[in-house]
Amino acid sequence: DPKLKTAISDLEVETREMKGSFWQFRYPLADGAVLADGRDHIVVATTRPETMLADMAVAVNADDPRYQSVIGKFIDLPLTGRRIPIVADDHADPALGSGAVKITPGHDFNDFEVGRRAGIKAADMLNMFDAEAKVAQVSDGLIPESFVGMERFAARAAVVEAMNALGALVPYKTKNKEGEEIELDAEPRTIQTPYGDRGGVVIEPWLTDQWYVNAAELAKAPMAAVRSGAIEIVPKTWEKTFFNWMENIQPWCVSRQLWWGHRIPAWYGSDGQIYVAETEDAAQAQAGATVTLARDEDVLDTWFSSALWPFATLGWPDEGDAKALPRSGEGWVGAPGAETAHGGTPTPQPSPHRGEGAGQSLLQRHYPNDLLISGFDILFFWCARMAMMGLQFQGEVPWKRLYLHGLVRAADGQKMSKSKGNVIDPLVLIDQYGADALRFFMASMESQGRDVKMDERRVEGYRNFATKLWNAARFCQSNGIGASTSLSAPAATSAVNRWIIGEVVETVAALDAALADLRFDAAANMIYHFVWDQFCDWYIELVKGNFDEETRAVAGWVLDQILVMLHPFMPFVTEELWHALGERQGALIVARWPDPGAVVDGAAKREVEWLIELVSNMRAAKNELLIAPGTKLTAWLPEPSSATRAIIEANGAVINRLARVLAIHFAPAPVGAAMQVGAGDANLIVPLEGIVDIAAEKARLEKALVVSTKERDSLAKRLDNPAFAEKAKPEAVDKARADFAAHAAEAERLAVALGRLG
RNA sequence: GGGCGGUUAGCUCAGUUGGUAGAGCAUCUCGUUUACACCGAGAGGGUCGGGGGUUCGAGCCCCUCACCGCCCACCA
Repeated sequence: DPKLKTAISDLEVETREMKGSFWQFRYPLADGAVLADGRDHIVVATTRPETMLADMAVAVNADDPRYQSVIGKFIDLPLTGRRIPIVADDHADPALGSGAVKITPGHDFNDFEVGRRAGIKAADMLNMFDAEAKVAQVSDGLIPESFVGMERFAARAAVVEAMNALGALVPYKTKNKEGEEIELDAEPRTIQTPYGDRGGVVIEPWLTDQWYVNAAELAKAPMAAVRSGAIEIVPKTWEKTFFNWMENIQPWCVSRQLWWGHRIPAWYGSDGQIYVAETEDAAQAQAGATVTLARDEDVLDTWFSSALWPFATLGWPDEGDAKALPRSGEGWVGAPGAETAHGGTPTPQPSPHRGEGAGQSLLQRHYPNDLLISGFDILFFWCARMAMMGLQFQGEVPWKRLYLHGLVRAADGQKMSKSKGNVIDPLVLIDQYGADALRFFMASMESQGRDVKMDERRVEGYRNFATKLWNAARFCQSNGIGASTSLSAPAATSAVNRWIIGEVVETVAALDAALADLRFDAAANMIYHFVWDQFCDWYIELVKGNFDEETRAVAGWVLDQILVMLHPFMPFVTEELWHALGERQGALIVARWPDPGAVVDGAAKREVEWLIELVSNMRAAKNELLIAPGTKLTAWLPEPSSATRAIIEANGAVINRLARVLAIHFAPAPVGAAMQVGAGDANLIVPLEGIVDIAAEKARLEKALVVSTKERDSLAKRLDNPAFAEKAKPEAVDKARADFAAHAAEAERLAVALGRLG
C-alpha cells in the first residue's frame, strides 16, 4: 500500500525550535450551512498555510456542540474552490484553537490518519509538492496556475497574501511596545520543526509510494524467544523497553532512495503489474516472456541489510561452504603439547562449537552466536531486526544473549551531538593516551548498561597502567625472564613462587566469573589490580636480586598469564610484549586462555601475607614517626610462635631488604624507648633510643588504640543484644564474634605497648 | 503526558541473596634501594540526595519528596 512515508523517524532527524507564525483562516461553509452560533464559516489555524492548497477536509470533534450542525456538510475552499467535507474525528480537540482542524492528508502525519479514517484512499490523497518542494499541480487540477512551480516558502507567503486579499485571513489582536492594541496577520511563536541535519533544511512530510514490511508478523517470534529465554537480554531492564516497542510495532518502511545498498527485488512490467522475485529471471518467468520488466530503483533500508548480518557473514545463502575461513585459532598451538588452541569467548564453559567443525559449514558451526554486544540506542534498529530475520530465515535466534552496553556521554553528562558541540573524538584520545588506554577505560567503566561519562583523567590512568606493565616486562627481561614454555604453572618450591602461582589461580577464576557475568568493569579491575598490586608491588619486589632458575620460570609464566588475561582489554601492548619476550608459535590473540592446573598453597599464602603485613606495618610506623624510610632498625620478638619463627628464619634477606630490619632477636627487648609493630600473631619491639621522641610513638599508639577500642565496643554492643544472637544468621554471629576477638586482642596489644612506654 | 535510569570521598565511578562502605584521579607527608616520577611508601577524606517505614541490623527492601539525565509520544 502506498502510505505516508515514515522516513522522518528513520533518518537522523532532529526537531528544532524555530521561529514561526501561526495564521488563522476563514473557510466558508457551502450550501448555506451555518454553525450553532449562526456563523457561515469555520476558522482553522495553521503554521503551514501553503498546505491549504491540498486540503481535503476539515475535522471537528463529534462532541463539540459548536460544530455538530455541520458534520457531513461541506466547505468551498478559497483559492482552489475545492469542495471538501467536514468530518468528525477525535483528532480535533475542542479545547485547542477553534476546535476545527484543516486536514492535508498528503503532507502531515496526523492528517494522513484522519484522512484514512474519513475514507480517503491513499491513492487519492493530494500531493502538492514535487521532489524539490516546489508546488506541483494536484490530481484534481484545482491549484491556481499562479502558484504552481513556486518554492514552498514563497508559496506560503503567496497563499497568505491571497487569503488576506480575499478577506479570509483572521487577524490577531495584540499589543505593540507602546501598549497600543494592534492587529497582526499572524501570531509569532516558537515551533518544533523537523529539521534535517544533513541537508540543513526543514523536512517536509511527503506522500510517496514505498515498500513496507509487515513488522507485526515478524515481531512475534522474537517476542516469544525473549519470553522463553531463548534470547536473554542483559541487563534485564531493557526487556520492558523491548516488549513495549515490539507490541506496538508499526509497518516497517524498507525502501530508500539512495544509490547504494541492496536493491529492492521488485520489477514493474509494461502491463503495470509488480513482480517480486529472487532474480530477474524468476520475475520474467512470472511475467511471461512478452512483458518488458524494469527493476525498482529503490534500495533496502540499511537496517534491513544489517539485520542479515548474523548469517549473511557465515556464508548464507550458500550454506554448504565449509571452508570459507579457518577455524578460530586453527593452526596454532599455544604451548608445546597443548591441544586445540581456543581463541574464543573466555567463559568457564567450553564453547559448544569446540571440537566440532569437520564437515560443518560456518553457518552450522557458528549460528546461533553466543553473544551480541550492542548499544541500547540500536536495540530496535538493529538487534530486534536481527532477531526477526534470524528467526524468519534460519528458524533460530541469531544469538543466545544480547548485552546492551551504555553510551559514552560528554564530560558534562549530556549526549554528544554535533549541534551541541560537545563531541569527543576518540582518535584524539588515542593519539594522546593510546588505543589500549581508551579501550581499557571503556571496559572498566562498563557496569551493565549504565552510561559512561567521559573522564579523560581515568584514560590517562590506564595509559600509566600500560606503561607500568611495559616497564615491569622490560625489567623481567633484563633479568633473564622470557616467554614461558608451559601452559600450566611450573613446579615451584619457594613460598613466594608458590604464592604468586596461587594468586594467578585466584585471579583467573575471578576474571572468568566476571566475564561470564558480563561484568566487564569487574574483569578489568581484577586484572589491573593483579598486575599492579600483586605482581609489580609485591612479587617483583620480593624476588628482586634472587632470579634463580625456578623464579625465572615462574615469573615468565606469570607474565604470560598476565598478557593473555589482559589481551582482551589492551590488545596492542600485550601483543607487542608477547613477541618481545621470546619466540612464539602464534599471535597472542589466538593464545590459549590460562589454565594453571595448580591450586592455592595455603601455607605459602600465609607466609607471604605475613611478610607483606610486616613490611607494610614497619613502613607505616616509620612514616608516622617521621623516621627516614631508609633507616635500618633492629627488632626484638621474645616469644615467637613456631610458625612465625620459621617464616622469619626463612626470609631474613627479604625482611632486611623490604622491612629494613637488620635482625629480629628472639629475646626480650632491652629496656628503653621503642615502637611496636605487629604482624599476625607477632608483636615486634623496635628500640628507638635516640631515633624518635617517645611522645610521638605514644600518640601513634593511642590513636590506634582508640580505633580498635571503638570497633571492639561496637561489636560488643551488637553481640550483647539478645535479639541479634537469636535472629541473625549464624554466619553473621560467628563473624561478629571473630571480629570482636580480633579487635579486642589488638586493643590489648596496644594497651600493653603503651604501658611499656610508661 | 508516558516510560526508564541516576543522586555513595573534592572529581569520575564500584558496592554481587540486607551484616556496618571501596577503586582510580585529586589532596597532604615522605622518598631516588637493580624496572617504572606516566614511579615508590604512607596518610587524611563519606551522617551513602532529604524525610518516613520494615528489620536484631538498611548504601542495598518499601513509601514519599527534591533535583539531574535519557527514551517515546504530542506540539492544527
